[in-house]
Amino acid sequence: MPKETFINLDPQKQARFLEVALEEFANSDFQTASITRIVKELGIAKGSVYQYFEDKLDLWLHLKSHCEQVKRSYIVSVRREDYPDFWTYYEAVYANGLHFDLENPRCSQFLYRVGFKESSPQVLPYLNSWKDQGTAMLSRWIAAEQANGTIRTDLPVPILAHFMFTMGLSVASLMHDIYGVDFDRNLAEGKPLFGLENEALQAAVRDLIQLLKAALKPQAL
Amino acid sequence: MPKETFINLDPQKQARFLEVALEEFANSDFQTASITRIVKELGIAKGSVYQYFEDKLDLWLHLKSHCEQVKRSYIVSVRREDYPDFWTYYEAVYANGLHFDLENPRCSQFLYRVGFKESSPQVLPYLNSWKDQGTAMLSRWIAAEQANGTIRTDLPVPILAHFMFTMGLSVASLMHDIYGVDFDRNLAEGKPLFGLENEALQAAVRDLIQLLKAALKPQAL
DNA sequence: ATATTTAGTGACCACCCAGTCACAAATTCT
DNA sequence: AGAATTTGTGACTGGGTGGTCACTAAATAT
Repeated sequence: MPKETFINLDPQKQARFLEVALEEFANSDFQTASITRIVKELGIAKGSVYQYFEDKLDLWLHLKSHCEQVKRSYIVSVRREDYPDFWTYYEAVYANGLHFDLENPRCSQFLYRVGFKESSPQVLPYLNSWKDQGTAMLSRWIAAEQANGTIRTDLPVPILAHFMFTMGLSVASLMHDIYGVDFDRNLAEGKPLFGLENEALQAAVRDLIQLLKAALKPQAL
Repeated sequence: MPKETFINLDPQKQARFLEVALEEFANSDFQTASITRIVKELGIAKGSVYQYFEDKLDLWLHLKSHCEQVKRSYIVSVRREDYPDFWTYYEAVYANGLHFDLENPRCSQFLYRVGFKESSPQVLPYLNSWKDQGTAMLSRWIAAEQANGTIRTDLPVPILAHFMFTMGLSVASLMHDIYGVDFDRNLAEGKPLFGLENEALQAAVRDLIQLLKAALKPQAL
């Protein structure tokens, strides 16, 4: 948790601090990210960081919960009851997830790193909450849809949830591998994370959902 | 490439060196992995490393191509013409891939890291070959099977290949997330990467292939 | 205007790293 | 046997890191 000093800080300074820190932790894992680089970029003294946060881990944890909260706000704004069936709902959730990525690229990149690339021992205890939450949510959805007869019941729910989660997250690497989207370059040039290839992105998402639907629908004997 | 000195080295020493180096690079990304730790573990002088290899990157590249070669030998030993249809062939390839994991846990862990966790700038140019090779191979398979009418043709081949690749690799995280398999502990205790839960593993693979089949088979209108 | 609290500083510490090189030991050649 | 070559050594360099603390500057309260 941030110290009093950081909370009392001028909101503009606070925002600037988070912005720079997030960029550093989005581009490098916990070990490699450097407090020294952050203070150089901000033009402040190193000691200031330690008046705002206990230590490097404390800062990391704050960035993490900050980004998670932002992302959650995008997801929960889509309400199941506003959609006629599961897949249109899922598409809407997905679209909102993409809005999150487009509007908060460093946040998105940081969470991606935390969820999939991080392996620094200092943060190991804090890595799983994100995946766990996601698959837990998906499991609830799936169980509900199984009751409606729209999703197959011949395979374990956790496997189905894991499957959906993996596919959902794979869009990022899909964009990179197939369409050559260069996240780093887009970020460096201030463009949204996925660049300007929105049609390609939309098409990829449609194809992906086609595959998900086919895989998950109740199977004929 | 290793220097002459390493190639001329006593094979036992050579093997021991690779073993220890591989463990270090399997447990930490390129930046974090430490030559100092390797030489301490081996009980040799630091200078020796630089008589065997040009620098840290040279060592990393050697480990990478070494592990890739070992893995490839497992994969290509399965021949398509020995199997009646694609999915039994795929199951066999998959099973052989698992044998590779079981028999070469550090190799497997290292390649997993290279393919998915690595983000050190020094090695960035060398990261994609692995994924690219995998999806290229899958693309060839898929195109061949589409000609046989066993795989849907209404979606782009690269998307299907990427889908299969992602799912194939996700088994590792699936084992971890759902069955609580602890790779690190298994390695520390000298057990195979997936522990002793072979039945669970087999079941997960079967379920996964079920999902793949359902997703990829030609769809009724 | 003075005292007290809060915010900001940056040289410094202890520790880590990759890579070097003059030297020593071992091995091979003559 | 000695000379020549190959292999092995480890203190050292230059650079990086997270974190500290005696100190200054600013803001607030009296």
